[in-house]
Amino acid sequence: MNIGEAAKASGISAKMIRHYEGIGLIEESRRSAAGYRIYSSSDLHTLSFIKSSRSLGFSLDQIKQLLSLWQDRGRASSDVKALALQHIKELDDKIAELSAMRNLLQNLAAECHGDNRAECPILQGLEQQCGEAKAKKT
Amino acid sequence: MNIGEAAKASGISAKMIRHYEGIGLIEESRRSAAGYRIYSSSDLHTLSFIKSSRSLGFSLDQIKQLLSLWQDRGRASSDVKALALQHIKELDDKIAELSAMRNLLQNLAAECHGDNRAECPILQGLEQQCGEAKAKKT
DNA sequence: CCTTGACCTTACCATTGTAGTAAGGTTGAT
DNA sequence: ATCAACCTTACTACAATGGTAAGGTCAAGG
Repeated sequence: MNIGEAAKASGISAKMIRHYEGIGLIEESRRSAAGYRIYSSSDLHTLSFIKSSRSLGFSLDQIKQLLSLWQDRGRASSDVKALALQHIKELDDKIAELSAMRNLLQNLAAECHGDNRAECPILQGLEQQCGEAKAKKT
Repeated sequence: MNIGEAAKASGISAKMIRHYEGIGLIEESRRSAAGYRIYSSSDLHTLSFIKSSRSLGFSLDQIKQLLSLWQDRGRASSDVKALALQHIKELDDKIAELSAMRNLLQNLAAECHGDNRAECPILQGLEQQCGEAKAKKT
């Protein structure tokens, strides 16, 4: 299976498959005589795992850890769960941050007539100290 | 006022102030004889506006538009409101996307014992087609 | 006058994940 | 032989921010 087929089957672009190989997320694949990458169904399985993990928002770094747990038959599920819970917390934090922005902005927007006049509570809000929606860094 | 003071007063790092100048978000500032950037209180006002806008999650591109509306005394508040509503929608979309991830992941995590055993519903979930949490691009 | 420390300058590189491009080699079919 | 569709590597870019390096400037104190 060439990289194009593997891309189509896994949902990860050929571009990205090469990139993942380059950064060491996946092993270097076998090559044909001409230098084409060749993928087995086991490789495809790994790519799909990565695809699913990305869909849940895990970073490539986290996926690297997930992959090694996945391939370690002696793993403890607690290690996997810890990773998952950490990511859930990241998601929650991000959601909270975005929600705070959204609510502040919607409050401003609700007061804005949205007509031809120049007077605009949104701009007035930005002009003042609406820096309360500060993003906290993890 | 030198860039360091302007940075402290506005909450935007000196680094970023220079960058904003470089990309044309703000005008080039006056310079002292030695080449130091000099900021007026009006410049500071602009920087604070930018800071507030960033805190609400607007992109630099959107902020460029907001700035020009802000400085245009003949603006229509409807233009500002349109920008705001568009951003609210972006935030809502992102929040929905992250929430979907979070919920899927939490469902998996809830089924995981998190003990010494290798069996792990989280990994099993990733192994299968949990690609339903696909991120939609705007 | 000279040093020291705190500030400023420009010009790079890194990050994260993905996409695009260019310039070229391979394969399979006509 | 040629053509399209594939593959290869190696750059470049994005968005927003942080870091580093190598050097100029300024004010205070000796």
